Amino acid sequence: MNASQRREGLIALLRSDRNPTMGDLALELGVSVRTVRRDVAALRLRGMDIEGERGRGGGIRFARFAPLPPLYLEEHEAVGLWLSVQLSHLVSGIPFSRGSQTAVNKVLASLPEQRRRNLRRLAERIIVAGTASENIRASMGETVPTLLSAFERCFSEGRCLGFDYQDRKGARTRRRIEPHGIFVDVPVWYIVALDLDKDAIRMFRMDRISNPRALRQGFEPSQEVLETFLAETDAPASRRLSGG
Amino acid sequence: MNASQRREGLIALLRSDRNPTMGDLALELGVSVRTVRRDVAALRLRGMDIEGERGRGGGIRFARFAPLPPLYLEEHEAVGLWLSVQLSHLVSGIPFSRGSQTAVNKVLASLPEQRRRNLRRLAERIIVAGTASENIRASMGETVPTLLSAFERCFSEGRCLGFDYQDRKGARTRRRIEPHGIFVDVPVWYIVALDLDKDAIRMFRMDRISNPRALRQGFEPSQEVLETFLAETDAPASRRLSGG
DNA sequence: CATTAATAGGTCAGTTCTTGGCCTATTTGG
DNA sequence: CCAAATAGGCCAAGAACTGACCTATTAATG
Repeated sequence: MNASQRREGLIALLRSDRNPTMGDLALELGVSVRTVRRDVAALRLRGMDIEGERGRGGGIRFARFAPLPPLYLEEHEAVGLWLSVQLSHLVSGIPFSRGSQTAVNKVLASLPEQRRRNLRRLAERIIVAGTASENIRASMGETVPTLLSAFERCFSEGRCLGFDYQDRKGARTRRRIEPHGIFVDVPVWYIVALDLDKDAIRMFRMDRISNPRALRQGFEPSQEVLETFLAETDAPASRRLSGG
Repeated sequence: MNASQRREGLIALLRSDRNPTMGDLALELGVSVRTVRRDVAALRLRGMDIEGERGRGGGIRFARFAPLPPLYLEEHEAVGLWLSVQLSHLVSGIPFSRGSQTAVNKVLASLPEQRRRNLRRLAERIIVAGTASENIRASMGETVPTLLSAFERCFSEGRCLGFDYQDRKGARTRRRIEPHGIFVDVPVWYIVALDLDKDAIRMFRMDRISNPRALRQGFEPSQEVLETFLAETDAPASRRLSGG
């Protein structure tokens, strides 16, 4: 029996037995007390709330009544968490950053199947490209405060988005788009979209958008639009859900 | 990371990713393909229904319903998650970033009481200051790969840390410190510490550290050291762990 | 139909990790 | 004060893991 099997057995024993001593468990599991002690320490490190009572008559047990609130994340929260971790990984070499990747994987894995599927579909439409050049940084303007909520809603619910757009030359035009993807080049981001009027795939920089509004019209989010766009623009390496 | 931790990570990945290849998983987990193969074999032995598809375009996946795993985050994972969200908030106005804050609060709230307390104590010792100037960015060097794991361990377990340090003028000295705090100025970070030999509070930049090693000697992590340091240096506004 | 990309798994040497024994410190009940 | 229990440091011997290299097999692609 290897360590991980034995630890599963230990958990089972802790569930059934009321208040065993380390000695009891050692006998039961056929290993030394020192090893049981180490196993318990390992389970505690893994986050299990096992309490020990010292002194004569003592023992260990799962902490009484720890009715943990079930983890319910809304879609935008789960996506936000995932995106935060991806973004922070652009800055490598910060303490605990490796842990954040495994953590977000665990969190996402602990969500119910249906939600996980939706999430994957959403995340596949988000490309974290890298960090913007000084030029772009310097030229970056403010984001209209109403854009975020309108865009988040349209992007995840599959609704078309309307806004006024100011292009590089300063010309303003009114647009109606299907927002299929997000392209992030920290701290700038772009909407990769099908322009309904021009019937062509276009990229819209967030700080050039004004008067955003969710439209009635829905659309079928498609990764294809994003793929096509990426293929055309010869984009750099990207981060996908649990993909590095 | 040991084998059982890695296998947990593997399960999480298999639940999140659609149909990864052994190669994908190996990259993600930082081990060889052969080891992933062995891990998958071990999980199958443990009764998990993981099916593999051979040939080009193949991969592996859970065959049917894999039971919902309980969410167990290790300390470094929880801290990493929290820190990632704090860091990503330095870049405001990215879609879904507001959701990430409430998400991380929910996740932390779902951890057992004991762990939440530890976590809060750890997070209180981390200061996310802001973004470094171009000057600092340009002068930034590489981080020694072994520093992260040694430092993470010493920082969270309350162990002293030893290393060689090269100061601004290029002089190299050997140091022994109590790492009380982390000061992050993206993408640079500093250890705020008590220098044991000089008996004074000092800040050490991560890219000037070499030959890090965990020392036997322990210490009592104290927020006071960090506070003192911050008061002395007139540091900018900081982010702390909220709500948890 | 050859090539390529994938799963699957055998073998072996080197290394790392686990284990048990022994130890100290601390807490608790009698 | 003593006995029993948790808690955990340290160390040597041994077990298990890991990566490299290998073969076999399967499936898609051109």
